[in-house]
Amino acid sequence: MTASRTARERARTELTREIVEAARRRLATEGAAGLSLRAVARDLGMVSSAIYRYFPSRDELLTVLIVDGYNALGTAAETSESDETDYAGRWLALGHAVRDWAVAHPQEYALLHGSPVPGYRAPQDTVVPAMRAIQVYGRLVSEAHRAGAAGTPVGFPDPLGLLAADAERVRQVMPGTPDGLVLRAVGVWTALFGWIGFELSGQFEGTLLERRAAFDHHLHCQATLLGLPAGAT
Amino acid sequence: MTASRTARERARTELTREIVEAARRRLATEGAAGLSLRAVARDLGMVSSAIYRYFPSRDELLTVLIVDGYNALGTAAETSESDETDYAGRWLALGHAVRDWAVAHPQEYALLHGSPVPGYRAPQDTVVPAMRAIQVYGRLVSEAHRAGAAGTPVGFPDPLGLLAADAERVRQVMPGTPDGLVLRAVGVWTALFGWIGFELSGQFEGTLLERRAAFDHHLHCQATLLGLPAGAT
DNA sequence: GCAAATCGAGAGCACTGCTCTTGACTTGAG
DNA sequence: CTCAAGTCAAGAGCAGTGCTCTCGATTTGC
Repeated sequence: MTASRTARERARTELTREIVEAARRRLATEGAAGLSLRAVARDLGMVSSAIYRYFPSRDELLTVLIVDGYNALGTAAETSESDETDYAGRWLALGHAVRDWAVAHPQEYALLHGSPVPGYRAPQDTVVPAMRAIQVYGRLVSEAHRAGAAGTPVGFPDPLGLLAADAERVRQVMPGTPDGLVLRAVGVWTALFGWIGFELSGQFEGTLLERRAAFDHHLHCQATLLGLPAGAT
Repeated sequence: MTASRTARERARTELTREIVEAARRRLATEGAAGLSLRAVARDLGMVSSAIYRYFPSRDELLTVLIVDGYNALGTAAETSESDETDYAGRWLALGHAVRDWAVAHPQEYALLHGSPVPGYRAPQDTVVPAMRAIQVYGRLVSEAHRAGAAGTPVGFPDPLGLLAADAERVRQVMPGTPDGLVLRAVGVWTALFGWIGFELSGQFEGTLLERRAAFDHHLHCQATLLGLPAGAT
């Protein structure tokens, strides 16, 4: 019951939310490195020390932004799914959903998949939201395999037994899939983010101009590694 | 002739080099965000304002580190090549060389392929060194295609004519290759860096433990997209 | 009604990038 | 050799940062 809360409690949750929103606005324009607590405080008309009543440190505020980012990306991934049985289509939709969100929120995306800071250790709060996107992917791969739509193309190297334990751990997000598919799926997943990283860091500037079409082709090519039928593009 | 230079000139080039080396040491431990001009000056026993006699700003010093990083990565890529005609082997060697360098110099790698800072625009000095690694790759793809070793596997989507102009631009680094191979090669290149990014940002922590073997398998799988023969792994 | 908890404001500390001035030194031309 | 011009390190100083502490004012719950 929000009505039973005291005025002070309501004001606190409200101001906490406002701080996060102001921080997110600053993050979008200045980037993570330029996000200043004092600037956020100025935007809200308060003094910098007042922020510390709500967040114990700048890192904690950044962590909240990271969790929000993972959740936003996870929601985008979860709502991307199209026709249940069109596994190639689901892969394309998922890939485009991730890229669309990244292009729309480059600084937040950089916060999630950017350069790691030596001292920074990801708090426990971030791991669950961080899993949402890859779980959508794992479900897709798992279901495609169960439906026989993710056939193993010939000419693929079988992973060494050395990787069996690693594959077993990854299989938690894509149950029932064989080692080869599991490991290929990990590689395809990194290929998705590798492309987005190139695009966001401007490495395609002046070279690849038809970004969406080129990315779509990239998704089609990577889909063949999963054995998903590659449509025309 | 270095002997003809005055003592002041020799001292200047020497101290410039020492500043860069001290900055690189700090970069390795503190990361790019924590690289402080004053700390570098303290390491060298000088006062912070003296640094500005050698580098007009912190960004300029970072740019020198970036150029050095691209050159080191480029050298690693160029010296990786093995048997001329074993194109799959050359691809594996190139991939491992890039990853080995990245793992050995994570902070420098993050400087090259990390989160872009909103305001920062890559100076012209960086573009030529930045091309060295991908030119090794382009030469490999081009020669493999010319030798008939990079056959186009069936079941691949042909890129739309929309991407012809983009492919033409990329073809500058891999002459003589058809549009489909060019675009697939770009995707494979990003897949290489995508994997490294995952590994360096700790996303494989506790999951993929056999890093080198898993990466090797990733390289084998991506090689099939280029039509290179996939050996056993 | 009142003690306790909570809050915003402000001063202050140590740090940062960067600028400016000052005095000592080196250089190259006369 | 002389000496003006150029170059240098050092220090003070400015504006900004994250963060801590204190001090009143307000709100809470007993």
